Amino acid sequence: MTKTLTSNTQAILEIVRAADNHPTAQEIYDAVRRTRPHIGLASVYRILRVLVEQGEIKEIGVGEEGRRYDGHLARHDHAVCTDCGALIDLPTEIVLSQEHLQVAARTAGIELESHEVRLYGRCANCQARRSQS
Amino acid sequence: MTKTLTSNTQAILEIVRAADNHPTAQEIYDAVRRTRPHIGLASVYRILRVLVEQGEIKEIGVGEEGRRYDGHLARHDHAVCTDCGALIDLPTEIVLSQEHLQVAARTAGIELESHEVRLYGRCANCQARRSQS
DNA sequence: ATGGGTGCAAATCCTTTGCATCTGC
DNA sequence: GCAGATGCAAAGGATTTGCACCCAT
Repeated sequence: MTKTLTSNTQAILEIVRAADNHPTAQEIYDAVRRTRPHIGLASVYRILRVLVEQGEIKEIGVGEEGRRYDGHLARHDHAVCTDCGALIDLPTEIVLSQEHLQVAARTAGIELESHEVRLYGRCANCQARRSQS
Repeated sequence: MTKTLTSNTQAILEIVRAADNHPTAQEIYDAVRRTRPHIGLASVYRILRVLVEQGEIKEIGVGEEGRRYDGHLARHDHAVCTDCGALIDLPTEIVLSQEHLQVAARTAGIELESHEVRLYGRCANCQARRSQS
């Protein structure tokens, strides 16, 4: 059931957990290649998929760009830059009433497992970049 | 500035607005082809992109699958099926305190433009499907 | 020796782009 | 007649899959 913790898997898990920037598969590949130069990109994808299935890490889709991975398992919210697509963790939790959530889940017909709040707007970098030009 | 409302564009806009299931580009292509048989898939992608830039429709990325399009411009939240990826509109708004949102946006360093609540869980269909097997 | 894990290359899928043609004004 | 829109085919990028090989048990 649980995937054997091979050294490839372990290296990737550590990278994702240590990362604070929601890396893409390609970024994780580049990072892991520094310690394990002959790993293949396909293995990275395979391992990431297994880790997500096992719940060791989470996968986040933001549309524009490819999938990103998150080693923070604790519930938290995100801000998404509408300009560059950056994904930023929100440190302060936005608390929602469990009641409202349950009512909404019921009307949608889903069995509520989790929820997330997403803020959209231009990030600090993009604000600076836009005001220059 | 505003794109000329060609008949292709108009047909696509109508389809997206009328759809209640957040269609993908491919689904929109299939639908528009019924009335305009020789439209190309590339044109559908081009037109969708322009409509999104103009704010006529919204693009939603859920990770697993490709991008989806939404003709409902009014702010609303979504439920995402963790099994099949279905995207369901929530009819009842989940109200968040503007104060909390602004504080969170400030700590993330973004200029808040909009926000969305996402509920995750197994949808009704998938619940049924899983309990059978 | 056996089964799972791995690298590599090829295959897919989704989306974009180049380009010649067509359309509406 | 022109500028922008369109169709087609080819290109691109991300992810998956097939397969032979290798490693730990």
